[in-house]
Amino acid sequence: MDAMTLLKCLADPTRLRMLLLILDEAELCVCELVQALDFSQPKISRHLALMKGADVLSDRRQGQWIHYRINEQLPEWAMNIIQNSGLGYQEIVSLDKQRLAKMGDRPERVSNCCNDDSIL
Amino acid sequence: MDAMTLLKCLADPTRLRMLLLILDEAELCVCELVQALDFSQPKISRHLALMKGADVLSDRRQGQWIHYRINEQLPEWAMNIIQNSGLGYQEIVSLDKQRLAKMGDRPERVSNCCNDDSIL
DNA sequence: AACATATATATGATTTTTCATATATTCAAG
DNA sequence: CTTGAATATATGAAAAATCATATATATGTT
Repeated sequence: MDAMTLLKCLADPTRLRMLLLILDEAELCVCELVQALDFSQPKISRHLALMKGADVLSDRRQGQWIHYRINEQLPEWAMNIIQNSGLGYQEIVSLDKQRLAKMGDRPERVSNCCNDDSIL
Repeated sequence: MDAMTLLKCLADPTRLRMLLLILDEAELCVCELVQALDFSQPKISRHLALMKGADVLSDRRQGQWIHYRINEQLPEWAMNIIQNSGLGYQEIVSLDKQRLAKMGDRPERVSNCCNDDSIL
């Protein structure tokens, strides 16, 4: 990944908002982002695809949901750019989080490895 | 200045190149950038105007030349983003510097305050 | 006049968005 | 166990918006 690729991801208000919210929440699925940002599902989906294609995000499927997170292998310079870009947007992130909090029936999150939802 | 404004400046290869070269050289005028990057004068000029409008660059006139530099008052987060963005482009900057070095008759640079060019 | 730089306009290219539809998963009913 | 409905996500195609560049011209300095 080179800086230009990351910069192009960040230089769009929708994508920056999505990325900062995902960073804050560790992991979000498409429908949660749709709710939090109040944008159409295809719009969210396309921006996610773009950032995944740029290796800025990774995803994992859990049942019907697909959860996106920051690619754990981003180089340090990339994380630095993302974090410095986010410094001025705490207010916006917190509004998005409020809207997300209002969402009923958020998908139950089950960690990949240890199957927390086993009944025993 | 907010991060989105800076990111939009950086997320274009021509502008990033210009900015990194200016950062490296401290100050450059339009004709030097034209020579170093080998682009048309209006193209360079337009990108400079955009970055100046975004407060990423400042300029000063000295005779017929107008010298551009990084705005000295950029906040720290902005300098961090610029520096981290530049890490992967040393090679490109050095090629631009080579082309710049070939330029004959570079404008004499006179500091703003002390009038070095006085004859006495 | 000549030189350095800026700006206006038009145009081509790229990006973003929308709409409609497709794919995948879950769950309930038969 | 299959069928069909509901939900989540992705994508093809087209429309809309934005951006970058070129050409021509203007401004300002020496």
